[in-house]
Amino acid sequence: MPWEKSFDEESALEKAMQVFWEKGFESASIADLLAGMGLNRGSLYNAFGGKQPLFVKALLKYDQERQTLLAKLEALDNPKKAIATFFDTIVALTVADQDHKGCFLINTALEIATHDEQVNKIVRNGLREIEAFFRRGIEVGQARGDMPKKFDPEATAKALLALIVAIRVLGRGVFAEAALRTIADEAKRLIS
Amino acid sequence: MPWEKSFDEESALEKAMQVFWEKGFESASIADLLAGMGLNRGSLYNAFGGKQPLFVKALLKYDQERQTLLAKLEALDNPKKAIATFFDTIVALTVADQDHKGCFLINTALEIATHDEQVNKIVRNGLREIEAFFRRGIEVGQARGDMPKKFDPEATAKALLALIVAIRVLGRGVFAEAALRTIADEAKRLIS
DNA sequence: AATTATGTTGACCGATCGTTATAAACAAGG
DNA sequence: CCTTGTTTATAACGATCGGTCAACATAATT
Repeated sequence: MPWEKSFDEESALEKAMQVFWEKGFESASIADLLAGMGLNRGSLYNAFGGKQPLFVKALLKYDQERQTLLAKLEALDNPKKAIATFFDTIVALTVADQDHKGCFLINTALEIATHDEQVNKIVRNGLREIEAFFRRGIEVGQARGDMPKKFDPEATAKALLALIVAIRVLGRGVFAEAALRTIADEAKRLIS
Repeated sequence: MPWEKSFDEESALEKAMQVFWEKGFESASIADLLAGMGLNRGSLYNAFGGKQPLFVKALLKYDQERQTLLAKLEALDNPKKAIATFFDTIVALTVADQDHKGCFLINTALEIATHDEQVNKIVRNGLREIEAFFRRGIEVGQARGDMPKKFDPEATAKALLALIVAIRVLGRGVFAEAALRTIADEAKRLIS
């Protein structure tokens, strides 16, 4: 094996993720990706195999970041605060996102997850892990007396996931900051 | 003016709506639309003006059906039951929808509403009217004593809209029937 | 220095995109 | 019958799509 690549594969993937995130799978053309990633056709196909494999890698990278965020929150060892912070973070991210890209996972769920089993699996797994994060938090919170035991962890976790999904969807041009905060507050009310 | 059209414009629009609903704006090709609507190129451009105008008409038609459903529920004059029935209906529709088309309005919100102001307006208005339906129901329900007055109509209406949106999104391949019903039950719990 | 293996480059492919144009078939009013 | 306005059917438009490929450049190996 003669030598190394001339471009940084990881940062190129990062750029590709941004393009797919902003435009979606269908609307992101190879030309868009090449421009965003700063490389030419051959290199893209050589390094990533094509549009679909590149998309999967980009989606996995995004999911990795999701995983990192959740792990960091869970390490707080204060479930109620961790869940509240998660909602605040999502609202802040959504509001700061000037071009209304929303959540890459959720966007993908609606665009092509229906038609591609591999992609569907990644999306479903990611959302299920968010739900599991909520459920574990509620169970621990209830056990420690931080949260009332009058509600069911399973059902409440699903409701919280639903609210997160909705914040991400409605944040894309339907609701403004105040309304998104209202939903987040309702989420906190659910576990109080 | 010699004579009438040879095809039923309304039923053709209905078919177009189905195609756009199932495939989305970008992925629905003119060929798909022609096949679905049962007419040829010239007629489509003559009668509807092109792909984008046709999409807007189809979206408006869908929104009309949304409007009709809400009006029918509101005519029940039993807000709590109307809201519960709305959630049950949405869950039933979502579960019965074998090809996971979801809600045309919400799908559109994520696909092109960001880039087209006219479409964005239709989507935003439709969702706002659902929220208003919830708010009016809660206000009337609280006034009549059907619902406790401990929660804020404005905030709760937004939360209910969020749950509806999430049911429609998660119903597209992420959650199965049981989980969707759980979310609907949480919605009912919000107004109990 | 020659060879070999890999990455880069940009032209090129057939297919499909949305749209327009053209010409024939057709049915009403004059 | 002839005009008029519409529907059909088909061809063709330029643009863009994702993907391929042969020529070239480069660096390690021989």
